[in-house]
Amino acid sequence: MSSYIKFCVKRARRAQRNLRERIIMEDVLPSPLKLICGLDASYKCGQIIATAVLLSVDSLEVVEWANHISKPPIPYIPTLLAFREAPALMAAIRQLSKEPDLLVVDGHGYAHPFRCGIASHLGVVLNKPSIGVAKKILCGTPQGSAVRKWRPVVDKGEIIGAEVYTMEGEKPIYVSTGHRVSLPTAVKLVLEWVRGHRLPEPTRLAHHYSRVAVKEVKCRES
DNA sequence: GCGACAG
DNA sequence: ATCTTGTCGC
Repeated sequence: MSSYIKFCVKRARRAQRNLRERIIMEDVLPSPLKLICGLDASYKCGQIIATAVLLSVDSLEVVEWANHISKPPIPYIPTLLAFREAPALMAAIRQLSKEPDLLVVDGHGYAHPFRCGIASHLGVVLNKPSIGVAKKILCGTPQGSAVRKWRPVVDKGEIIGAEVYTMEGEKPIYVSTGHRVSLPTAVKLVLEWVRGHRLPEPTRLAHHYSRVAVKEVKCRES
């Protein structure tokens, strides 16, 4: 009853090509930003726990959060993460009582082999400014040495994202445009949202609440 | 053909 | 991402 049509990689690729054409790489976002939304997902017993956390930009404090538990529609396939997690994340966002100005997604945006990672996917589908924050590179190579805590990641001669050193003594993170946010702005904002941890607050807190929710989930037999 | 591969 | 005990380090 959960899925009415079989997942088709070719169709998914076609969808990614279409979404990719709609990505806006320039800054088209509210100023000032008031509410931002951190997004992350965890898994337990074959279920996905999608978490959306609303933060006030001024204080970086949690305004509210929501979880949505469901069965993942497809297995994890590198480069097709959005088709596994985006539906659940959108359901979690819908449960929020206020609308965020911008999404901070756990995963890449433009820094994707086909330039359409989950952050861009969500941003375009929801027509919402978005930024991708990943812990590992999916494609591309960091170039040069870091200036002001970051250096570009280049793929096929194109700057697709940034390697960002958010904390001394810790591994860098990877930031890219999702939708309606330029790369320099994305990096600037992410650095503003770091509070003593490797991950910026929206992503870190989304991961935290998702982990809390995971512990509540009880596995069943059969 | 082979290896790599966000979460 | 998850499965997993103790363990090394800030």
